[in-house]
Amino acid sequence: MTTESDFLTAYVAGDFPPFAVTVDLAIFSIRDGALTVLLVERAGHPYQRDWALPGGFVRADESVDAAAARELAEETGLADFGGHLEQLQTFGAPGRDPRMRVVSVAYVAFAPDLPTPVPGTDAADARWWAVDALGLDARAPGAVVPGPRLAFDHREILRVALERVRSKLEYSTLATAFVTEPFTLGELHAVYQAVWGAEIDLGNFRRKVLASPGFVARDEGAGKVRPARYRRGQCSTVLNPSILRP
Amino acid sequence: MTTESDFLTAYVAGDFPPFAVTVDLAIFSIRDGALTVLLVERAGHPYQRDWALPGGFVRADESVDAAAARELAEETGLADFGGHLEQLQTFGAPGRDPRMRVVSVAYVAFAPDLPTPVPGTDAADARWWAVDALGLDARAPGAVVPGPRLAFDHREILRVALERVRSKLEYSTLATAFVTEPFTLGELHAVYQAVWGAEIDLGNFRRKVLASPGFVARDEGAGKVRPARYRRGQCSTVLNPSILRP
DNA sequence: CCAAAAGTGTTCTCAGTACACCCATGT
DNA sequence: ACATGGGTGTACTGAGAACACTTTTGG
Repeated sequence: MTTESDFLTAYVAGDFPPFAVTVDLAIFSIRDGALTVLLVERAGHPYQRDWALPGGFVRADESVDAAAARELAEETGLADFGGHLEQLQTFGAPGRDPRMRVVSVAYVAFAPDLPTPVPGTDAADARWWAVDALGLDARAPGAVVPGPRLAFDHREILRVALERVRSKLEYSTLATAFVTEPFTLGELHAVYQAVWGAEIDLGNFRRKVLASPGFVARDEGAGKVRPARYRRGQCSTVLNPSILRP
Repeated sequence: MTTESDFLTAYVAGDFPPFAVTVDLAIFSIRDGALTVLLVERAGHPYQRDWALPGGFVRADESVDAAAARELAEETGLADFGGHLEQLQTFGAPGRDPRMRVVSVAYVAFAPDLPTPVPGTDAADARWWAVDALGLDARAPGAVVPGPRLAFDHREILRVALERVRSKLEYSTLATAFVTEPFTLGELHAVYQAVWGAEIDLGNFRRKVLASPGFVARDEGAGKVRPARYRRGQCSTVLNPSILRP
C-alpha cells in the first residue's frame, strides 16, 4: 500500500485531481548599495527569453520547504548560503502555467553578497536585477520603468516578495541576513537604506539597534578595532520595539 | 492538447510527481467573550474521531483561493459570511497524510458571530472550540490544558493561525471582521480583549481607534443613540500607528 | 435611584527625531 | 592635516499609559 498506488487508484476513481507542485524563489541581495533579486532567463517554452524566478518541481519524497532549500543551494552553488529562507505565499490560479495545473509555493531568501550565479540547465542566463529596474512600483503609471518581461505570474510574486522584505526589516532582525559576519553597524545601516530607498539618521539607528536585545552582539574576537565588528544576536528574531520606516 | 492529457503524459514520463492539493480553514470567531475556532470531528479514517480543521480538495478548474472561499461558504452555510479570508501558510511535509502525498494550503478566516454549524457529510460533529481549551500555548508544560486530539498536523497549523490572528489585530483593521455592522466601540474593544486575553484601557482604546483614519466610520443612519454605532472604514486596512499588545 | 457602561480630560513618561558635536583612522 | 565615516550628547516633540471624572442608559 504505497503512496503512489493509492494516489493513482484514487485519481482513476475521480476523487480529486492531480497537481504539479513547484517552488519559486525570490532571492534578494544587496549589491552596490541597491536591493537586487536573482532572475533567470528562460531557455525553453513557454515564456522563452522572459525572465523568471528560479525554482523547480517538488520531488515525491521531500517536503516543500526542503525543495526550496535544495533549489536555493543549486542556484547559489553553496551548501550553506549564510542567509535566511522563508515561505512567502502560494499561488495556485488555474492557467498560471499554460502547460498544466501547477501550484507554486513561493519563498523569499535574504542573502549576503553572493558570487555571480551560473545559469542552470534550462536557463539561458542568470543575473541580479535591481528591484528598481523591474517596474514593480505602480506609483506613477506614466513615467515608470517598464522593466524586463517576466514569465508566468512572477511579476505578482515579486511584488508580494518585495513588500515582505521591506516590512520584515521593520519588525525583525533579518537585516543581518544581508551581511556577512563580522559586520559593522555602518553596513547594517546601508542595508536598511538600500531596502527602503530612504535616508536614515545613522546616530539614531545605532542607538536603536544596540538597544534591541538579541539584534546584534559585539564580535570580541576582532579586538578594539575602530569600526567595531558585530555578529548576529543569538536569541529572538522579533524586534520590539520595531524600527519604523521613514 | 488538454491540461489533463499533458499532465498524464508528463507524469508517465517521470518528469514530476503528482500531488493532491487541499485547503484547510481556521475559522475564528468571538463567542461569549472568548476567541473560538471551528473544528469538525472526523467520521472516517485516518484520525477517526479526532478533531480537524474544515477543508477539502481543490478542484481542477478553480483557484486555490476560490477553493478556500467555497469551503468556507459550505462550512458556514452562508454565501457571504461577512468576515475576512486570507491565506496563512502552506504545509507540505511528506507523510502529513498517511494515505498519499498531500500539500495543504491553510487559510484563516475572521468571522462575526455565526450560527452553529451543521456537520458536513464526512464529519461526525462540528463545533466551536475556545482556543484556550485546545492546549496550543506551550507556556507551562506541566499544567497546560491537554485539549482534544487533533488530526494530521492541524495542531501546528492552529498554532500558526492563532499567532496570525493575534498579530493581525495590531497592525490592521481586521478586528472589524469579528463584529456585525453596525457595531459599538465597546464591541470592538471586547474583540481585542478576547483575542489578546488582556485588559485594555477603554478610554485610550477609543481615542486610538477614532484617531486612525479609515478604521471605523460613524453610522449616521442610527441617529444620536447613546452607544454610538459605527461601520467599517472603507479605505486602507493597514493600521499606522498600530495598536500595541499590552 | 443606582449600577454599569459610554465618553472625555489631564498628567506623566518615554521613545523617536533632528541635529550638533567629538573621535579615530587612513591617505 | 584633513577628510571621512564612526560614535556620542542633547533638546524637542508627540504618542501612549494611567487614571480621574462626567454623562447617559437600563433595571
